[in-house]
Amino acid sequence: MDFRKIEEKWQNVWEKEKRFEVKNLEPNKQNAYILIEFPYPSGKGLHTGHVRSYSALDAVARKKRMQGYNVLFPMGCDAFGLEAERTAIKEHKLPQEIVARNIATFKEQLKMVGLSVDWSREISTCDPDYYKWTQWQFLQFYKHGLAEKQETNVNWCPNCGVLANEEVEGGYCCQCHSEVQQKTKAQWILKMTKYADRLLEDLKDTDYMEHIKTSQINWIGKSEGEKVTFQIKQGGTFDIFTTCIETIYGITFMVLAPEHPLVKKLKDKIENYAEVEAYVNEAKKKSDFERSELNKGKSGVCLKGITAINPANGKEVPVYLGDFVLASYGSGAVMAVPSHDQRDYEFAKEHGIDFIKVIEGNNEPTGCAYEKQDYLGANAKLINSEEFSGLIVEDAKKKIAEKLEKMGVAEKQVNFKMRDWVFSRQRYWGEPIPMVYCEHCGWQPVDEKDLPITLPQVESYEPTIDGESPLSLITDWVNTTCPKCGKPAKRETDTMPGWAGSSWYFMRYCDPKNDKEFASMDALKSWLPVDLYNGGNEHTTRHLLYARFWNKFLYDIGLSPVSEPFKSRISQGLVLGSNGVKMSKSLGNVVDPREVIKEYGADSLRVWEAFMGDYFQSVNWSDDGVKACNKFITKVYNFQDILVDGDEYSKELSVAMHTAIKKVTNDIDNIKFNTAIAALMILANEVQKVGKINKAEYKTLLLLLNPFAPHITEEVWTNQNFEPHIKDATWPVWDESKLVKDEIEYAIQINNKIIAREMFGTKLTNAEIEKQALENEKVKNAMAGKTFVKAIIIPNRLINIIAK
RNA sequence: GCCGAAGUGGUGAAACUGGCAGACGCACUGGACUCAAAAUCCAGCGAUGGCAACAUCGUGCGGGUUCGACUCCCGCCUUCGGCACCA
Repeated sequence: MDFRKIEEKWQNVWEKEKRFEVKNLEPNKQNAYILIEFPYPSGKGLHTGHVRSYSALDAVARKKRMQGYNVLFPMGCDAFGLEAERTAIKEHKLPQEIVARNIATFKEQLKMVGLSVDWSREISTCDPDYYKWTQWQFLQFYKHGLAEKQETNVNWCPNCGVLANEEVEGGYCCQCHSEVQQKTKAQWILKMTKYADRLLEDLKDTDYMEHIKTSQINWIGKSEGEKVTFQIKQGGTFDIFTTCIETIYGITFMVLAPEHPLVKKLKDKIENYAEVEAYVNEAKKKSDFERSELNKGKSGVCLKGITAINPANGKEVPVYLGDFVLASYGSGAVMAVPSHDQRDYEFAKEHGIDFIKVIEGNNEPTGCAYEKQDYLGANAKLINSEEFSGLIVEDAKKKIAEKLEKMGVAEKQVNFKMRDWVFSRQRYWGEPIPMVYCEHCGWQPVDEKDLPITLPQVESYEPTIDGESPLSLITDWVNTTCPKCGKPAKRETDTMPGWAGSSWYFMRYCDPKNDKEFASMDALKSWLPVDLYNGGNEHTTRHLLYARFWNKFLYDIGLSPVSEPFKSRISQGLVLGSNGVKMSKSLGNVVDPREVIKEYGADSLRVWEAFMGDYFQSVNWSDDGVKACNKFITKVYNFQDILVDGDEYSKELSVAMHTAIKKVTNDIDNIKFNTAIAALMILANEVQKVGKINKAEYKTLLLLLNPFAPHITEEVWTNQNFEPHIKDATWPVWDESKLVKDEIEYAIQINNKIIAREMFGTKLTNAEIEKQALENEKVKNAMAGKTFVKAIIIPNRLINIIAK
């Protein structure tokens, strides 16, 4: 049988009759939105790993359609980004060309797989009709005070200029492997931290896989504690943030970030200012990598002549600068309690500072700090803490906070690890940020009617040496007029990060051709929230945060109908190369689905990828299984030779049919494709044993297999002129009553050892089962000389007789 | 270091809510069909001992709970992902 020919035939039919195009509303149908993270069209094309998730979600979409849902299953390309730009530079072509070429390859590959995608809704983030709305949405962020130009640190490579975080690998540039440094630069940021609480809170309304939820929670990193104000004896104050206020009597020093503004303010009072200044400069030069990775040794310098006063007991303690303290978190200063914090412990050791122990418990470790994760909940008590000594830690925490709050030197504070979203990239291949700088009016948003601000097509777009965007060199493009006063002004030359376009693409699918708005409220209402969202694990955390944030903002300004865009989120396991490592061109272990499809057909590939293992677990690619699945499909195809008449399930196959329907239906719903295929194989084996299959049975088998092997099932269906047309056929349903058996085999155990197996009526009571079991010959023999104690009966499974 | 996912035959893996471990495949072995091969079909297939019926062991390691543990609890080991001084 020529699989390819059959598959091409049906793919063409589907395309011609626009089989999978959907309207936003369909009378008497419920909508379902099945979404797969759109691919980044890299030059490598798709590998068999992509096919795993695409065909899996396609199976879900196809089944839902047969169950009577109006299903949106769209596809597009996340086309802006560094890789296309880099490839373009290497090949001396325009990114536009590279992307067009890559998208063409992707589509060819995708179409060969036979996905039931509504291609009329295809989008690409680098299409001006699309990014016009990305820019428009940026303007809304700006107009609502959520976009702002701020001085922030950027990653800086001496060769390549400004780098995105994604380009920094372990402190080195991913391209030229130079050491990455930090540089302060004005950047656009989106104030995502304003949404931190809601991004955390609203997770409760979602049904993400547990580990995905956890990583959202960890990334947001909420911590609750106290902000405490410390007086400096020599004048001035500063705040610190702590989650361990109970250790305040254990403070023996304070540490400020090197960037802390107090350093300059106290200049005259610091006796060793030269040394301090040198340290600050040194810290500035260091990359984040050095500051974190290489410098666990806790470098620091004492501010001589400066002391801080512990508000709890009035004690004076020295103040240090230390670059382990991050200026960007909390208030850039910490209280140091070396007895109860490991970092403080190491710093104190390094610099010869005192320790004061303030907590005593019975699980104290030796040779390191006794930290909160150990003493909390361990019934530990305070010592050396004046009136709080003797209190249980948990009580002391409350009481000390109360005291300091009453004194007016402390207040409750919540901090987040999550930062605002640095939204500028000094790159060519991204959405231009639609802002104009005017000497008279400052930053001005581009007039909405002038959108999109398109990327100029230019010869040279390589990153500049000074770290400015390549767009800055294109003076024609840069020079414009101020939208406010009309005088000459300059365009913002930074572009948006790759994450921008992907933060709202699922909305555009709902209304992809709309040129009045990014999507109409009606269209959005009919599809959102996404019912099932699948994507790779690698960037789930950040993508979800960005997309959720973006949507929440649109929701707040009345442009999105839902506060959470995705009802559920799952992630497929990777398909690794046959050697157990990630597929990559350089390792030569990439398997192109086209090769497999040419040899065995798309249906075999799809069935195999469903069957190869648990969808959420990674697997090594092997094509042994493709052959097996091809065999299975051929077997089903050949059932045409043993087809007989019959509009009802035959007696011989009735139980097998209903069992399979139930199993396949539930397994697809529960994303257990491997066992769904196994159930179909079992059914096929049953048919083979019986030696014939009737129409009703064959139709059901074909429909159950259709989500996984859509081509061959439609081929057989059409060959046999089955009614109605397969596109109007409905998903089979099982009859639970047909699964009820009169008798079931039980295993009979005595003291957990299986002694016998016997059929038992399913209507028997436990007492009757026990009686019958004890009458079994083998049981009787085994019970000789033993005394019956009791019997444990697990319905339909086993009887365990306990005997002495 | 922290967080997350995982560890079951020669191999990919199943196992509902704690209830007969290894479903369904692959590979392998034997057989049927064939001049032969391929394809297909039938049978076997965790380990050890035994001619056998059968017995003992067996889900990374060590403990525990339970009549009963791949599954729950405690303590480890290994692999893979993510994050990295977050006060």
